[in-house]
Amino acid sequence: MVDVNGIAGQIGRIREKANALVEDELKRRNIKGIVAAHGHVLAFLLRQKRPVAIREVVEHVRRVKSTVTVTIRTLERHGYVRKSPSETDARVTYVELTAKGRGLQKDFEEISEMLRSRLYGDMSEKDRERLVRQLDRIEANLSQ
Amino acid sequence: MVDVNGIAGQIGRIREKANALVEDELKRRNIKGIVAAHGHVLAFLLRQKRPVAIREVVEHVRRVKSTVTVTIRTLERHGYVRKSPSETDARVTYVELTAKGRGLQKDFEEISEMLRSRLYGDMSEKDRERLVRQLDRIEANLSQ
DNA sequence: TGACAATGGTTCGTGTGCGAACTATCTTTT
DNA sequence: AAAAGATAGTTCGCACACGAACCATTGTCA
Repeated sequence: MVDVNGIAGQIGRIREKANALVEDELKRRNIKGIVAAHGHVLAFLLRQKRPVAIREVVEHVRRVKSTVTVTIRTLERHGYVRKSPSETDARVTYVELTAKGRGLQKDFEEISEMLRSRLYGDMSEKDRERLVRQLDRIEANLSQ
Repeated sequence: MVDVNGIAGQIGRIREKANALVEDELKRRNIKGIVAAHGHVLAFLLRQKRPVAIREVVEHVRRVKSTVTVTIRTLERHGYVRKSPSETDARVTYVELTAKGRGLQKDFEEISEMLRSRLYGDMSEKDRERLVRQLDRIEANLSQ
Protein backbone atom coordinates (compact mmCIF):
# COMPACT_ATOMS: atom_id res chain seq x y z
CA MET A 1 0.00 0.00 0.00
CA VAL A 2 1.68 3.12 -1.22
CA ASP A 3 -0.07 6.36 -0.29
CA VAL A 4 -0.46 5.33 3.28
CA ASN A 5 -1.98 8.61 4.30
CA GLY A 6 -4.03 9.27 1.22
CA ILE A 7 -7.31 7.86 0.13
CA ALA A 8 -5.88 4.50 -0.84
CA GLY A 9 -4.54 3.98 2.64
CA GLN A 10 -7.87 5.05 4.04
CA ILE A 11 -9.69 2.52 1.93
CA GLY A 12 -7.22 -0.15 2.97
CA ARG A 13 -7.81 0.58 6.62
CA ILE A 14 -11.57 0.55 6.25
CA ARG A 15 -11.41 -2.78 4.55
CA GLU A 16 -9.25 -4.23 7.31
CA LYS A 17 -11.55 -2.96 10.01
CA ALA A 18 -14.62 -4.26 8.25
CA ASN A 19 -12.92 -7.60 7.92
CA ALA A 20 -12.01 -7.70 11.57
CA LEU A 21 -15.58 -6.89 12.49
CA VAL A 22 -16.87 -9.80 10.44
CA GLU A 23 -14.32 -12.18 11.91
CA ASP A 24 -15.29 -11.13 15.42
CA GLU A 25 -18.93 -11.62 14.69
CA LEU A 26 -18.31 -15.09 13.26
CA LYS A 27 -16.41 -15.98 16.38
CA ARG A 28 -19.12 -14.51 18.58
CA ARG A 29 -21.68 -16.68 16.81
CA ASN A 30 -19.42 -19.65 17.25
CA ILE A 31 -19.26 -20.36 13.54
CA LYS A 32 -16.20 -22.53 13.06
CA GLY A 33 -14.03 -22.84 10.01
CA ILE A 34 -15.47 -19.85 8.23
CA VAL A 35 -13.55 -16.64 7.82
CA ALA A 36 -14.35 -13.48 5.91
CA ALA A 37 -12.31 -14.69 2.98
CA HIS A 38 -14.83 -17.43 2.34
CA GLY A 39 -17.56 -14.89 1.92
CA HIS A 40 -17.25 -14.60 -1.82
CA VAL A 41 -17.60 -18.32 -2.42
CA LEU A 42 -20.31 -18.66 0.15
CA ALA A 43 -22.30 -15.74 -1.17
CA PHE A 44 -22.18 -17.23 -4.62
CA LEU A 45 -23.21 -20.69 -3.50
CA LEU A 46 -26.06 -19.29 -1.45
CA ARG A 47 -27.51 -17.81 -4.61
CA GLN A 48 -27.48 -21.15 -6.43
CA LYS A 49 -30.38 -23.55 -6.50
CA ARG A 50 -28.40 -26.54 -7.70
CA PRO A 51 -24.82 -27.84 -7.84
CA VAL A 52 -22.50 -25.72 -9.93
CA ALA A 53 -19.19 -26.56 -11.53
CA ILE A 54 -16.13 -25.29 -9.69
CA ARG A 55 -15.27 -23.42 -12.84
CA GLU A 56 -18.43 -21.34 -12.37
CA VAL A 57 -17.41 -20.48 -8.88
CA VAL A 58 -14.03 -19.36 -10.12
CA GLU A 59 -15.63 -17.12 -12.69
CA HIS A 60 -17.79 -15.33 -10.15
CA VAL A 61 -15.52 -15.04 -7.21
CA ARG A 62 -12.54 -12.95 -8.29
CA ARG A 63 -10.12 -15.55 -7.12
CA VAL A 64 -7.73 -17.67 -9.10
CA LYS A 65 -8.77 -21.27 -9.54
CA SER A 66 -6.04 -22.71 -7.33
CA THR A 67 -7.32 -20.49 -4.54
CA VAL A 68 -10.87 -21.65 -5.10
CA THR A 69 -9.74 -25.26 -5.01
CA VAL A 70 -8.44 -24.89 -1.50
CA THR A 71 -11.24 -22.65 -0.30
CA ILE A 72 -13.74 -25.27 -1.35
CA ARG A 73 -11.67 -28.00 0.23
CA THR A 74 -11.70 -26.08 3.50
CA LEU A 75 -15.43 -25.53 3.34
CA GLU A 76 -15.83 -29.21 2.57
CA ARG A 77 -13.65 -30.25 5.49
CA HIS A 78 -15.91 -28.27 7.76
CA GLY A 79 -19.02 -29.76 6.26
CA TYR A 80 -20.47 -26.65 4.66
CA VAL A 81 -20.12 -27.91 1.13
CA ARG A 82 -20.28 -31.14 -0.83
CA LYS A 83 -18.53 -32.05 -4.08
CA SER A 84 -19.73 -34.49 -6.69
CA PRO A 85 -18.37 -35.54 -10.08
CA SER A 86 -20.22 -34.68 -13.25
CA GLU A 87 -21.65 -37.69 -15.03
CA THR A 88 -21.32 -36.30 -18.50
CA ASP A 89 -17.86 -34.75 -18.28
CA ALA A 90 -15.26 -36.47 -16.16
CA ARG A 91 -13.28 -33.28 -15.84
CA VAL A 92 -15.84 -31.27 -13.98
CA THR A 93 -16.70 -31.37 -10.32
CA TYR A 94 -19.85 -29.88 -8.91
CA VAL A 95 -20.15 -28.12 -5.58
CA GLU A 96 -23.22 -27.40 -3.53
CA LEU A 97 -24.00 -26.33 -0.02
CA THR A 98 -24.92 -28.96 2.54
CA ALA A 99 -27.75 -28.35 4.98
CA LYS A 100 -25.15 -26.99 7.37
CA GLY A 101 -23.92 -24.70 4.63
CA ARG A 102 -27.39 -23.43 3.80
CA GLY A 103 -27.81 -22.86 7.50
CA LEU A 104 -25.35 -20.01 7.19
CA GLN A 105 -27.77 -17.98 5.10
CA LYS A 106 -29.35 -16.23 8.02
CA ASP A 107 -26.05 -15.47 9.73
CA PHE A 108 -24.72 -14.28 6.45
CA GLU A 109 -27.55 -11.84 5.99
CA GLU A 110 -27.47 -10.67 9.56
CA ILE A 111 -23.75 -10.11 9.51
CA SER A 112 -24.02 -8.22 6.25
CA GLU A 113 -26.70 -6.04 7.73
CA MET A 114 -24.72 -5.51 10.93
CA LEU A 115 -21.68 -4.51 8.95
CA ARG A 116 -23.63 -2.11 6.79
CA SER A 117 -25.21 -0.41 9.73
CA ARG A 118 -22.00 -0.18 11.71
CA LEU A 119 -20.23 1.19 8.70
CA TYR A 120 -22.75 3.84 7.75
CA GLY A 121 -23.69 4.74 11.27
CA ASP A 122 -26.16 7.60 11.17
CA MET A 123 -25.20 8.81 7.73
CA SER A 124 -28.19 10.15 5.82
CA GLU A 125 -29.69 8.21 2.97
CA LYS A 126 -28.65 10.93 0.56
CA ASP A 127 -25.05 10.80 1.71
CA ARG A 128 -25.01 7.03 1.49
CA GLU A 129 -26.14 7.15 -2.06
CA ARG A 130 -23.67 9.81 -2.98
CA LEU A 131 -20.90 7.85 -1.35
CA VAL A 132 -21.73 4.66 -3.21
CA ARG A 133 -21.87 6.60 -6.46
CA GLN A 134 -18.46 8.08 -5.82
CA LEU A 135 -17.05 4.69 -5.02
CA ASP A 136 -18.55 3.33 -8.20
CA ARG A 137 -16.80 6.05 -10.05
CA ILE A 138 -13.48 5.31 -8.40
CA GLU A 139 -13.82 1.65 -9.09
CA ALA A 140 -14.54 2.38 -12.72
CA ASN A 141 -11.56 4.73 -12.90
CA LEU A 142 -9.28 2.00 -11.67
CA SER A 143 -10.71 -0.55 -14.05
CA GLN A 144 -9.86 1.16 -17.29
CA MET B 1 -15.89 -10.43 2.64
CA VAL B 2 -19.52 -10.71 3.42
CA ASP B 3 -21.73 -8.18 1.65
CA VAL B 4 -20.13 -8.86 -1.67
CA ASN B 5 -22.43 -6.53 -3.50
CA GLY B 6 -22.72 -3.82 -0.93
CA ILE B 7 -20.38 -1.07 -0.01
CA ALA B 8 -17.95 -3.35 1.81
CA GLY B 9 -17.49 -5.44 -1.31
CA GLN B 10 -17.04 -2.30 -3.32
CA ILE B 11 -14.32 -1.09 -1.00
CA GLY B 12 -12.64 -4.47 -1.14
CA ARG B 13 -12.61 -4.41 -4.92
CA ILE B 14 -11.25 -0.89 -5.05
CA ARG B 15 -8.47 -1.85 -2.73
CA GLU B 16 -7.59 -4.88 -4.82
CA LYS B 17 -7.53 -2.88 -8.00
CA ALA B 18 -5.41 -0.16 -6.47
CA ASN B 19 -3.05 -2.82 -5.26
CA ALA B 20 -2.83 -4.43 -8.66
CA LEU B 21 -2.10 -1.07 -10.22
CA VAL B 22 0.77 -0.46 -7.85
CA GLU B 23 2.19 -3.92 -8.44
CA ASP B 24 2.04 -3.41 -12.18
CA GLU B 25 3.78 -0.10 -11.92
CA LEU B 26 6.54 -1.57 -9.76
CA LYS B 27 7.02 -4.28 -12.34
CA ARG B 28 7.00 -1.77 -15.14
CA ARG B 29 9.72 0.20 -13.38
CA ASN B 30 11.64 -2.99 -12.89
CA ILE B 31 11.75 -2.62 -9.13
CA LYS B 32 12.52 -6.07 -7.78
CA GLY B 33 11.59 -7.52 -4.44
CA ILE B 34 9.17 -4.77 -3.52
CA VAL B 35 5.45 -5.31 -3.47
CA ALA B 36 2.60 -3.10 -2.37
CA ALA B 37 2.56 -4.77 1.02
CA HIS B 38 5.96 -3.28 1.81
CA GLY B 39 4.60 0.19 1.28
CA HIS B 40 3.73 0.81 4.90
CA VAL B 41 7.19 -0.02 6.16
CA LEU B 42 8.87 1.79 3.32
CA ALA B 43 6.77 4.91 3.73
CA PHE B 44 7.65 5.02 7.38
CA LEU B 45 11.36 4.52 6.83
CA LEU B 46 11.42 7.17 4.12
CA ARG B 47 10.19 9.67 6.68
CA GLN B 48 13.02 8.90 9.11
CA LYS B 49 16.30 10.72 9.18
CA ARG B 50 18.17 8.14 11.25
CA PRO B 51 17.96 4.46 12.19
CA VAL B 52 14.86 3.52 14.12
CA ALA B 53 14.18 0.57 16.36
CA ILE B 54 12.09 -2.19 14.79
CA ARG B 55 9.67 -1.64 17.61
CA GLU B 56 9.01 1.85 16.27
CA VAL B 57 8.28 0.43 12.86
CA VAL B 58 5.82 -2.00 14.37
CA GLU B 59 4.03 0.80 16.15
CA HIS B 60 3.52 2.83 13.01
CA VAL B 61 2.79 0.19 10.47
CA ARG B 62 -0.38 -1.58 11.55
CA ARG B 63 1.23 -4.94 11.32
CA VAL B 64 2.04 -7.42 14.01
CA LYS B 65 5.67 -7.61 14.98
CA SER B 66 6.25 -11.07 13.55
CA THR B 67 5.06 -9.75 10.21
CA VAL B 68 7.36 -6.77 10.44
CA THR B 69 10.28 -9.05 11.25
CA VAL B 70 9.91 -10.88 7.99
CA THR B 71 9.05 -7.81 5.94
CA ILE B 72 12.26 -6.20 7.09
CA ARG B 73 14.19 -9.36 6.42
CA THR B 74 12.84 -9.38 2.89
CA LEU B 75 13.73 -5.75 2.35
CA GLU B 76 17.18 -6.51 3.75
CA ARG B 77 17.66 -9.48 1.45
CA HIS B 78 16.98 -7.21 -1.47
CA GLY B 79 19.34 -4.57 -0.21
CA TYR B 80 16.83 -1.82 0.52
CA VAL B 81 17.40 -1.82 4.23
CA ARG B 82 20.18 -2.39 6.75
CA LYS B 83 19.94 -3.58 10.34
CA SER B 84 22.30 -2.75 13.19
CA PRO B 85 22.31 -3.60 16.89
CA SER B 86 21.82 -0.91 19.48
CA GLU B 87 24.87 -0.28 21.61
CA THR B 88 23.03 0.69 24.72
CA ASP B 89 20.34 -2.00 24.74
CA ALA B 90 21.20 -5.40 23.42
CA ARG B 91 17.55 -6.18 22.81
CA VAL B 92 16.92 -3.57 20.19
CA THR B 93 17.81 -3.63 16.55
CA TYR B 94 17.82 -0.55 14.39
CA VAL B 95 16.75 -0.41 10.78
CA GLU B 96 17.52 2.20 8.17
CA LEU B 97 17.28 2.52 4.44
CA THR B 98 20.35 1.91 2.35
CA ALA B 99 21.18 4.17 -0.55
CA LYS B 100 19.27 1.75 -2.75
CA GLY B 101 16.35 2.04 -0.37
CA ARG B 102 16.40 5.80 -0.33
CA GLY B 103 16.52 5.61 -4.09
CA LEU B 104 12.93 4.42 -3.97
CA GLN B 105 11.72 7.76 -2.69
CA LYS B 106 11.07 9.21 -6.11
CA ASP B 107 9.35 6.09 -7.42
CA PHE B 108 7.34 5.98 -4.28
CA GLU B 109 6.11 9.52 -4.72
CA GLU B 110 5.44 9.10 -8.38
CA ILE B 111 3.52 5.91 -7.89
CA SER B 112 1.47 7.47 -5.12
CA GLU B 113 0.66 10.38 -7.36
CA MET B 114 -0.16 8.12 -10.27
CA LEU B 115 -2.47 6.08 -8.10
CA ARG B 116 -4.22 9.12 -6.74
CA SER B 117 -4.80 10.59 -10.14
CA ARG B 118 -5.97 7.31 -11.66
CA LEU B 119 -8.26 6.77 -8.75
CA TYR B 120 -9.89 10.19 -8.70
CA GLY B 121 -9.90 10.66 -12.44
CA ASP B 122 -11.59 13.95 -13.20
CA MET B 123 -13.53 14.17 -9.98
CA SER B 124 -13.89 17.75 -8.79
CA GLU B 125 -11.93 19.02 -5.85
CA LYS B 126 -15.15 19.49 -3.91
CA ASP B 127 -16.21 15.92 -4.50
CA ARG B 128 -12.81 14.62 -3.55
CA GLU B 129 -12.95 16.40 -0.26
CA ARG B 130 -16.44 15.25 0.43
CA LEU B 131 -15.48 11.69 -0.38
CA VAL B 132 -12.50 11.72 1.93
CA ARG B 133 -14.64 13.18 4.69
CA GLN B 134 -17.20 10.45 4.28
CA LEU B 135 -14.52 7.80 4.33
CA ASP B 136 -13.13 9.33 7.50
CA ARG B 137 -16.53 9.04 8.96
CA ILE B 138 -16.89 5.41 7.96
CA GLU B 139 -13.49 4.59 9.34
CA ALA B 140 -14.40 6.21 12.60
CA ASN B 141 -17.69 4.33 12.70
CA LEU B 142 -15.86 1.05 12.34
CA SER B 143 -13.33 1.96 14.98
CA GLN B 144 -15.65 2.37 17.89
C1' DT C 1 -8.58 -41.73 -36.20
C1' DG C 2 -4.79 -39.78 -34.26
C1' DA C 3 -2.12 -35.84 -33.02
C1' DC C 4 -2.73 -31.45 -30.87
C1' DA C 5 -5.09 -27.99 -28.42
C1' DA C 6 -8.27 -26.62 -24.96
C1' DT C 7 -10.56 -27.26 -20.56
C1' DG C 8 -11.29 -28.40 -15.52
C1' DG C 9 -9.02 -29.27 -11.31
C1' DT C 10 -5.23 -30.16 -8.24
C1' DT C 11 -0.56 -29.65 -6.56
C1' DC C 12 3.57 -27.15 -5.46
C1' DG C 13 6.38 -23.32 -4.20
C1' DT C 14 6.41 -18.76 -2.49
C1' DG C 15 4.90 -14.46 -0.25
C1' DT C 16 1.91 -12.12 3.11
C1' DG C 17 -0.22 -12.05 7.60
C1' DC C 18 -1.54 -13.65 12.18
C1' DG C 19 -0.94 -15.42 16.99
C1' DA C 20 1.50 -18.16 20.24
C1' DA C 21 5.65 -19.65 22.01
C1' DC C 22 10.39 -18.80 22.71
C1' DT C 23 15.06 -16.37 23.65
C1' DA C 24 17.62 -12.83 25.31
C1' DT C 25 18.06 -8.80 27.66
C1' DC C 26 16.71 -5.17 30.60
C1' DT C 27 13.80 -3.38 34.81
C1' DT C 28 11.33 -3.69 38.99
C1' DT C 29 10.35 -5.64 43.34
C1' DT C 30 11.24 -7.20 47.56
C1' DA D 1 21.14 -9.30 44.68
C1' DA D 2 17.77 -12.86 43.38
C1' DA D 3 13.21 -13.52 41.61
C1' DA D 4 9.67 -11.88 38.91
C1' DG D 5 8.10 -9.20 35.28
C1' DA D 6 8.44 -6.38 31.13
C1' DT D 7 10.33 -5.58 26.54
C1' DA D 8 12.47 -6.51 21.78
C1' DG D 9 12.87 -9.69 18.26
C1' DT D 10 12.67 -14.18 16.11
C1' DT D 11 10.69 -18.62 15.06
C1' DC D 12 6.98 -21.76 14.17
C1' DG D 13 2.66 -23.32 12.49
C1' DC D 14 -1.18 -22.09 10.14
C1' DA D 15 -4.45 -19.89 6.53
C1' DC D 16 -5.07 -17.17 2.33
C1' DA D 17 -3.66 -15.95 -2.33
C1' DC D 18 -1.08 -16.26 -6.51
C1' DG D 19 1.12 -18.33 -10.63
C1' DA D 20 3.26 -22.15 -12.83
C1' DA D 21 3.36 -26.79 -13.65
C1' DC D 22 0.89 -30.84 -13.98
C1' DC D 23 -2.87 -34.57 -14.96
C1' DA D 24 -7.06 -36.19 -17.01
C1' DT D 25 -10.31 -35.68 -20.05
C1' DT D 26 -12.64 -33.75 -23.94
C1' DG D 27 -12.67 -31.16 -28.49
C1' DT D 28 -10.92 -30.14 -32.87
C1' DC D 29 -9.24 -30.80 -37.31
C1' DA D 30 -6.32 -32.60 -40.76
